[in-house]
Amino acid sequence: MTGLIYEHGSVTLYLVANEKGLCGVWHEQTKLRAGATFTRELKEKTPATKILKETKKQLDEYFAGQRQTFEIPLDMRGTDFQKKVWAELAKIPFGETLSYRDIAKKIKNEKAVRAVGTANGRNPVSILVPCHRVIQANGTLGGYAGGLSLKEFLLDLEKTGRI
Amino acid sequence: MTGLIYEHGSVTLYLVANEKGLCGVWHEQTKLRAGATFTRELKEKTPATKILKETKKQLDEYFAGQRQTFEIPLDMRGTDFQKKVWAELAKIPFGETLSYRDIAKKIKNEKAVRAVGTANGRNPVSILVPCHRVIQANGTLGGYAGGLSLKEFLLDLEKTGRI
DNA sequence: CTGACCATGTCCGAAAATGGCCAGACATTG
DNA sequence: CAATGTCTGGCCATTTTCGGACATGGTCAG
Repeated sequence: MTGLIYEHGSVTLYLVANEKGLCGVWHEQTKLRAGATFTRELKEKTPATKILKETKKQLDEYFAGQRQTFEIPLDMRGTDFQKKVWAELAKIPFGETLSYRDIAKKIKNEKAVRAVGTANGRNPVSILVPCHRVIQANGTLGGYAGGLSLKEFLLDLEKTGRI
Repeated sequence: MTGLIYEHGSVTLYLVANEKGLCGVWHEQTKLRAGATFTRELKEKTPATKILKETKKQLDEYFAGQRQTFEIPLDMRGTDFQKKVWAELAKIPFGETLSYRDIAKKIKNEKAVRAVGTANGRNPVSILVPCHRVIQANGTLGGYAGGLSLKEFLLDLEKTGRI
C-alpha cells in the first residue's frame, strides 16, 4: 500500500495502490478512509509505484481534455452489492450521465435506489470509476464525496471538453 | 487510627491514618469499611494527625487545580494481588487513563481483568491512589466506589484543569 | 474446598439509525 | 395554467448500537 498526493489545478487527489492495482483515489474529505500514508514524491521502484505513476500520467491527460477512458488495473474492495454498482459505473461513457435509479435498474434491483446512492458514495476509485456521472432523476446533481462543485466541474469538463 | 472528615465543595472524604502513614481515603458509601470513628477537627498532636493535616492540605491543592501528584506516606493493607494492582494505579499520570485490561497486562496477568476491577474497588486510598483513572476498554467509565458522577468529575478536573 | 460474587472483555445476533434517492401530493408563484 | 419548491412515506444495503451469553481470575463466606 503506497500513497501519492496528486494535484492538478485546484483539484487534489490521494492515490493508493498495491502490487495488484490501484486501490483508491480519494478526496481530501475522505482520504482518512484510505488508511494509508501519502507522499508527494515516489522514490522507490515497486509494482505499486509504477501503477501510481501511470495513474498520474493518465489523470494529467484527462484533466487536459486529452483522455476519455482509463487503462489501469484496479483492486477495489467492497461487498458484492457495491461491486455490482461500481461495475455499472465503469460502463457509463465519458460525457454522459445516468440517474441513481438507472443504476438500480441495471443491477436488477430497481428499488435499491437509495442503497445505490450510498454504494456510490463508497466508491474507492473516484474519477477513474466515474461516480460523478450519476445524478438525480430530476436532473439536479445529488451528492459527491469530493464536494458538489467538483462534481459540477468534472461534468462540465466532460461535456464541453474544457471548463 | 485517627479519622478526619474532609470536605471540598460537594465532595466529602473520610481520611484515616496511623503513625506509619495514610491508611485510607473513603467515600460516604464505603466509609464503614474503614472501621474508624471520624471527627471534623484534630485537637491532639500525634504522628497520625500530622499526616492527616498534610493530606488535607494536599487535597485542597489538588481540588484547586494546583497539584498533580501527592507526597504522603501510605500504609495500605491488602493481598499480594491487590498490592500489585494498586502499585500500577499509582503509576498512571495525572490526566491520563488506562483500561482494566491495561492494568492486567502490566501485572503480567492479562486474563485477570475482572479481578483487577474488584481489586480496584478495594483500593483503600481513593484519589491519592488514582483508581478513578481506570476505565473500560471501550471508553465508557466503568464503576467507582464514590459514584460514577464523582469519577466523571475527577476525570474532567484532570483533563480540563478545572470543571 | 466450593461456589457465588464482581468497578471486565469478547463475540454474535438483532434492532435501530443512516444515507450522494424518488415519486406523488400540495402550495406558491408569474 | 405551467413551473418550481417543499414535504412525506417508502425503499434498501450498510453501519452502528445494544444486549445477552460466555470466559476468566481473585476474594470472601460458608
